[in-house]
Amino acid sequence: MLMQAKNNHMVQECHICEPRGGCLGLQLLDSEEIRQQLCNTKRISRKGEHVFREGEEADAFFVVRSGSIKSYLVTEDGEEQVLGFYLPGDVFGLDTSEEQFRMSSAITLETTSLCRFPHAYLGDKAQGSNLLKITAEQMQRDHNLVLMLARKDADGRIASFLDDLACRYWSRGYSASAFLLTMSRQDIGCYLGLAVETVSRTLTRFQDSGILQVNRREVEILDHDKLRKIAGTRASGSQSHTRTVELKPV
Amino acid sequence: MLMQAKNNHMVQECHICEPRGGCLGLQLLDSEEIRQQLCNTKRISRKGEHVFREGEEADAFFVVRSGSIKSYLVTEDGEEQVLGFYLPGDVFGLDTSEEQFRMSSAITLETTSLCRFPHAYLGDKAQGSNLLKITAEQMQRDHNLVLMLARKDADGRIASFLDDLACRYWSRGYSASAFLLTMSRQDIGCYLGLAVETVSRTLTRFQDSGILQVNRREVEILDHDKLRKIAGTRASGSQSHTRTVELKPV
DNA sequence: CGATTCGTTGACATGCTTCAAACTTCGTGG
DNA sequence: CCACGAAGTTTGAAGCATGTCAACGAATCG
Repeated sequence: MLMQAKNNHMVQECHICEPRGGCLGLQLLDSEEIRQQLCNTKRISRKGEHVFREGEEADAFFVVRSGSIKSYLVTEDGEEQVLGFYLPGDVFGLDTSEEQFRMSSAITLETTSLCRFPHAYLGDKAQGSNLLKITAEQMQRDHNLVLMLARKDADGRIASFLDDLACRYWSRGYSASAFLLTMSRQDIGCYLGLAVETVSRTLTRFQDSGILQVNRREVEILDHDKLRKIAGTRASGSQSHTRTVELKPV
Repeated sequence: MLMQAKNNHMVQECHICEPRGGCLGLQLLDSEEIRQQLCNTKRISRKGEHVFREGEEADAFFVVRSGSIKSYLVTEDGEEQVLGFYLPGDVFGLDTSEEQFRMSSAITLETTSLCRFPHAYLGDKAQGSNLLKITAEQMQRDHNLVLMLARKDADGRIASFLDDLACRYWSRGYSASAFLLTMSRQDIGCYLGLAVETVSRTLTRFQDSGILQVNRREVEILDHDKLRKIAGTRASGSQSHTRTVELKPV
């Protein structure tokens, strides 16, 4: 809250985008004047508040400064499918329909601070390759999720999930071996296509194997190598139902 | 536009992009000269040829004129995961990494004719919203796939898959009730996260139920309503493991 | 301090994978 | 043109991973 005293130039104070090659605000927004606009549209939300909902008009995307976000959509049956979790430094809200409507909903998992990038303020060059690069991250994430859901068993999914979280925390300067799960078991299950009970059981089993220590939402990874090994393993023991790729000469 | 007069070029002969509001070449490419380039880079490939491979440099994206394409990636285990199938009128090849490398491979499922859009030839406005709109389609597809994999059982996945194909053929002027599966059972399994045997069995069962008629790769849908009903059904009978969404007041 | 949500654990049911084998189609070379 | 093998498809039997149901304990909240 003390930071707000100097918020006339808050953009410079934020280092969350450093792994992206510097503040996105400076990269994407046109003028100094507009960059200050960015500061003014910074949002702080408490746990459980929606940033946007599926179907709403999309006039901006966001960067997580602190906290975490759950992205999800609702099926015809009125149930939710979690599409991903966003940690500090992540960009979200770029998945919109052709008509600029939200294709998913986003909700805070804890007290969360966001940077808001209104489409209207984006500079010309922002419309181009820079933005496409960010959508590339989203597509990469989607591919990974598809891969997990289609090819991995419960153990592999949970292990991949934890490994992914660890890597992302690590890349942002946090500990890769000990962190907090900001989402519920339910959320994890909805994300990985598993029942809550399976999530719980798998975590317990991992703990019994000495791979990690888990207490409610606190996780400490003890054997990252083993975790990675499980994460990389495909669904079945022997040859899977899927095709082993033959590399044809070009 | 004045291109209607110039009949000697391929661009105006192609009507595949009509549901998209007219030829993408006319929409995205800068000058008449470049549009002719587009014609020159039209490709025809026989079955089983790669359009591009994961990791290659990406300098263009494509539109399917005729034929069909399978998009896939290879896991650490050296096996493939199918990400989608592209039919005439579909755009593919937009999913590239930040550094403009291919995030997936694309291979023809039959003799296929493509329209090639080199990034270098794209006009300024093409870099902006137009292109983002097309990536939106891709994200929508990814979301649907995630939904299928995480929430639907074998019946639901196969039914959704067939319904999706039918709709896409329909929207392009082909029959929605009778069409050819250009991909193998293996491909379908790799796409839906199912074993080949499950795909085969499910199709047979659907046939026995009078929902459709299937003979090798020829499919005729007899009861589209029932198919849709199965497609929309979630994995389990009673309440699923996933959360039923409660609509909080905004 | 109840009420509610969340997390854990056990017993059981089942849908899908796996394994095995036969059949069909297709391509290729004799 | 036929013979032959490779690949694709179908069907059956059996095992197992995961979902389902149920109950309990722990944490959170008003």
